[in-house]
Amino acid sequence: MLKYQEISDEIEKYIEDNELQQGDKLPILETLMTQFEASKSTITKSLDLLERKGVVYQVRGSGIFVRRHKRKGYISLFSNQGFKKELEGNHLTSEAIELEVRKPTKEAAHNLNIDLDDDVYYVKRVRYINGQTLCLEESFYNKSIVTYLNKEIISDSIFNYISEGLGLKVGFSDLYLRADKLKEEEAEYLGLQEGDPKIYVETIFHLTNGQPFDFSKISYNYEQSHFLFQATSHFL
Amino acid sequence: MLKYQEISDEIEKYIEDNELQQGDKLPILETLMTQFEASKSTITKSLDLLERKGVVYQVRGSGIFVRRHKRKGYISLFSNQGFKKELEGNHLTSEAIELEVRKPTKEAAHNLNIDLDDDVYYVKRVRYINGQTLCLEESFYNKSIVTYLNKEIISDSIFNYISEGLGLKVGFSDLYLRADKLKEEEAEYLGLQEGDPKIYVETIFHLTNGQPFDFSKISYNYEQSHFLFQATSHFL
DNA sequence: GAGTGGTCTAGACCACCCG
DNA sequence: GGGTGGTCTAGACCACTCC
Repeated sequence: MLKYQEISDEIEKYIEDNELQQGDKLPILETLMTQFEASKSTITKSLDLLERKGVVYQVRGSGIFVRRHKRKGYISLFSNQGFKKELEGNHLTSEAIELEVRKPTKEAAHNLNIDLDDDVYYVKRVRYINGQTLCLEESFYNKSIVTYLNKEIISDSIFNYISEGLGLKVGFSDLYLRADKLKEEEAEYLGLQEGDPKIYVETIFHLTNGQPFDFSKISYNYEQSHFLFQATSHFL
Repeated sequence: MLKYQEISDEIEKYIEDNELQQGDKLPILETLMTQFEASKSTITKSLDLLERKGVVYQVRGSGIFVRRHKRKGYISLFSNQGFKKELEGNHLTSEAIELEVRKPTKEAAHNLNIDLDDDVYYVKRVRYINGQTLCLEESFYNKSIVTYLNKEIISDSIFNYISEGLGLKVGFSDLYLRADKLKEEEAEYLGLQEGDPKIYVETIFHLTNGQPFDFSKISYNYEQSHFLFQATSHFL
């Protein structure tokens, strides 16, 4: 475990455990340096991490403060994988509808950067949150990277399996989001009416070496899908 | 201008100018160090910035590579302000519908962290992209921070005025996003039908010192609003 | 002006990729 | 094993805030 990671985690845990609120002041840099026996740069790196996670904000000449958003029940779209632990008390399950090896569509081949006669795993599933339909998901996995999948795996967390089971390292993803109307088939799976709104997301996941391995098309149930984004201007 | 900022900008410009594509390799760290006469840490910081902006990805033991997303016409929701220059050739205008000083709603007061008898600027406007309606926006500005607004300012870029004109420093924002159905009045402003989908976003903007100064409620035209998010797993 | 965070450097050492 | 990024340190100096 990296030192700055550990420190970052500890500080976050400290905030959680003591239920600190927005605006509460954390110890100053120097204190943290001695407390964690780390150099200034390392502490700074830990704090930058927390700042990007939306946990703290730093004010030059003043101090380090706790940042809290005010709403519960919102899903943070970013994370190592698709979702975040922020789902706290929420129960996430999946129902597999389809799973097979096939040739990619033109669209999938283009997004995965493979040929039309390469193999992909095609996965279709409905995901539930606390028993409610959350989304309908169609995914294409580059089979030369994700070499094996079965029903059991895709009913659980695919990304867990990919990193733990296959030892692959997920690097970055491009996520395209818009709203649209539900088609009849989608509405049926989600338990909504045709023409109802949906949030429609396409995502391309890449390994750390830049290779795309997963192209997914997801239609979200608009009643269940509340997303949170926390931005910090000087990181952009 | 900070050194790491400058270097970051120059590298980005270099990529643009030479139309480098996804996977193209950049010079190695040592080359960049001598070329920009900077230390390793500074170059690293520049590259981290670019990585978070989705411009490059770094592979340990291998090199630094260009990252490109494949789609045009998507808006990056993050930036110093509401939008990004990524709007490249796109023309963004605003039509002011309402502008007045008033008392905040309970909701606005809560989100801005002020009292019900404090003053806010209430701004309502429709924003257009290339002549099409993009969104309907209602904003509440804490008047003790944003001390003055007029029709001219709000027809242009409010955030530009806030940072340049008022000298305020925007720090971070919380953004809540979901889909819903358009109400009659909203549909009218956007030129759509009642019941059509919308992307509905509420945002709270804070100064660098953590003070919230803007609470906005925005309904996006689903036909025009395509959002792009670029995530990098190890920054979360 | 004291307190506090941010930038930048030089250099040591570690970890991963690839031929 | 050579090439290349990533982590970490100690310390100098700068910039902002707040009393």
